[in-house]
Amino acid sequence: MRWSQTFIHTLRQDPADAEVISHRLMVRAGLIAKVAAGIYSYLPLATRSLAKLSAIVREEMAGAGSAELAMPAVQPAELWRDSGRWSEYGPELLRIKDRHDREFCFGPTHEEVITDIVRGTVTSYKQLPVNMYQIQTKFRDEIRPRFGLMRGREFLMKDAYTFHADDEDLDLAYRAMERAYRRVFSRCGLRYTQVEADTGNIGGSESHEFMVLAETGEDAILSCPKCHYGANVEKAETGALEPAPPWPLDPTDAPREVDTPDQRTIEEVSDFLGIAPAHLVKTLIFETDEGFVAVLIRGDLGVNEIKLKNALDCLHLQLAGEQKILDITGGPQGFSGPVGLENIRLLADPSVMDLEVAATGANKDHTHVVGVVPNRDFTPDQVVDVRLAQAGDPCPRCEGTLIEKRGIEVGHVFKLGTKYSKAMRCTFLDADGEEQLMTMGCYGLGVSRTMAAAIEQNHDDKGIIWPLPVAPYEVVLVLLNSDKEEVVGAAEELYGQLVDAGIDVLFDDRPERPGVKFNDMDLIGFPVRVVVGKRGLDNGEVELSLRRDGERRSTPIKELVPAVNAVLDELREEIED
RNA sequence: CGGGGCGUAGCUCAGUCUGGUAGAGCGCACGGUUCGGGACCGUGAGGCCGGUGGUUCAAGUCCACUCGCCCCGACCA
Repeated sequence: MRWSQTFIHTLRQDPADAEVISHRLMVRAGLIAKVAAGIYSYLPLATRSLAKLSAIVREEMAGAGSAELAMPAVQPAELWRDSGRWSEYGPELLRIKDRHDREFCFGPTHEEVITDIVRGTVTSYKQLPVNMYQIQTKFRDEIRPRFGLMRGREFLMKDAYTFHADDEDLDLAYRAMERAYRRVFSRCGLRYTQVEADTGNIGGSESHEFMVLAETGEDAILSCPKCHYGANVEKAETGALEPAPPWPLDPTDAPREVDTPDQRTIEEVSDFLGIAPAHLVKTLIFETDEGFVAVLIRGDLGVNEIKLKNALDCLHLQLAGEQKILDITGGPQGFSGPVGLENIRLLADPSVMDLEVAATGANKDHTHVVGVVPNRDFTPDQVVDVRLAQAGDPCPRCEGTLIEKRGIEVGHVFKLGTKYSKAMRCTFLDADGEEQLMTMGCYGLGVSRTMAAAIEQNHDDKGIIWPLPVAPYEVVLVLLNSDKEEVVGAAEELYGQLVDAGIDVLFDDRPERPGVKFNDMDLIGFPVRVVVGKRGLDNGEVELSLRRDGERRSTPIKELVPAVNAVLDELREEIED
C-alpha cells in the first residue's frame, strides 16, 4: 500500500480531550477518530491492526474447537425478557424501538440469541457439545466511557459460547478456551496475567480474567510472587489474618460506654482509647435493593463491595447517607455499632467474630462502647467473608505475601452453568431419555481494547512501538528525497520487490521533508523501517532499522528483501519464546 | 447520577473578570529559498465565539435555560 493512496493523517499536538497514552497516541497517529463519547471510527491503520488481531483470535478459536458464526447486533426484547435480563441489565442496555413500537436492544452480549439458536436445534446429547464464537461490534451504554478504546461504549469483541451435557465436558471446553486466550495474548507479544475473577452480573461458577499489565489499568490485581496465585481484588482471598493484639484495657462483664468527643475515624478513636485499630468493630450501613444492612468488619480492614453484593444476593448497593444512618442507628456517622442495633440486618465478617474483646460506636453522639464481646453483646444474622484483600496480606495458597499490580481486562471466561439454559429452557435428552438442562460457558475477548492495551504497554515518548503481530504494517519503506529522480526510481523498484516478496509493507511516497517522515514513522510505530535516501544510494545501500531500538543497519540495496525477511524472522522468533 | 472543568478557525489555545472592529501558533493554498530528524520568507483562504432566549445603544464577554465534551466516583471486554 502507498501512503498517498490510503488515509493517514497525524497530529502534531495531543488532542485536548484525551488523557491516557493509548488514547492520545491513537488519535495523534491517525488510528481513530471520535464520533461521540465512547464511540469511535477505526481509520485504515486501526482497521488493519484489528484485522490482524482478529485473525490471531480466529486461529486460536479454531484451535479450541470453536466455529465462527455471526449473530445480529439488534436483538428483540422478548428474548431478554425470557432470560430475565430485560429488567436485570439496567440502563447499560441500549433499548430501541422500531417503527411499529416494538422493543429491541443493541446487543451488549449474546447469551440470549445463541441460547435461542441452540434450544431450537439441539435436542440430543449426541449433538453436544456446541462451541461457537463471533467477532462483532457490541454496544454497552457505560455510565462513564473513557480512555478512548479502553472503555468505549461501542467496541469490538470476540464472544464465544459453549453448551454441554455435563460439568466435566464444560470444564474441558473451559480449559481449552483458557489455553487459547493465553496463546492469543502471547502471540500478540503482550505481557499479561491470568487471574481468578468475580462472575459479576453475568453469573456462573468459575471465572478467570486475562489482564494486560499496565500502570493505567483500571483493575487492581493481587498476586503471590511465590506460588503464582493471582486474583482480581474483587475476588481475591487471603491467608489467615494476623490476630488482633491482646486487649489492653480492663476486662468487663458488660459493654461500658465511654465519651469520645469528636473522635470519628478509626485512627482517632483507637488513639484516643489507647487500643489498636484491630480492636475496633467498624460498622458500615449499606443501602441495597433489598433494604438496609449493617456490615461489621475489623477496624483495620476494608469491605469488598463485590463480595458483599454476592453475600446479600443483590444487584446494587451503596453506603447509606448521613441522614439515613442517623435514622437507623440513632447516632451520627462515625459512632455506629452493633450493640443494641435493631431493625436492621446485621452481617459480620469472620474477622469481627474472632475478636475476644472489642470497641465499637455507641449509636450516640460522641460516645463509643468498650469491652464488647461478639456473640455475647451482639449476634449477627449472618457471618460471611466480605473482607477486601490488599497488598501485604498473606497468600491464601502458600506462605507468600500478596503484591498489587494494575491490569487492563482484555479477556474474561466464565462457567455459566445452567443460568441461561434454565431461564430459557434449553434442554436435551440424555442417554436415558431424561430431559436435562445444558450447562454453558461464555468467553469474551475485547479485540479493540486489546489493541489499545498493546499501545498502552508498548510506547515511548515518540509514539507507538507496535508488537509485530498487530502492527498495521510490519514494514514501512520511506522515500527520503522525493525531488531526486534516481531516489524515487530506486524506492519504487524496492517497493515492487517487497510487495512481490509478500512482505507487509507501507510505502511512504509523500513528497515530505525527512524530519516530517521520521517523526511520523516514530509516532505510528511500524516495527521495521527501510529508508531510501540519496546518501545511502550513492553507496548502493539502504538503511534498515527497528522502531524498538532505532539501531541502523546499512544494507546493500540488492539484498534488501532477504535482509527484511531476516529481521522479521528475528522479531517473530522473539514472540514465539 | 453526584462532584469538578471545558465548548472561540481543521488542531492546540489566548481574548470572558472590567461589554465597544475576532486573535496567535500549528495545519491548509499559492510563490520563492530549502531538503537525512516536525525548515525559512512572503502572500492568502478559513469563524453563526456549541445552541436558544434575555439584559443592553452595543454581547465571544453579563443572566437564564439547553446541548455536547473531558476529569474524579458506582459498571465492564
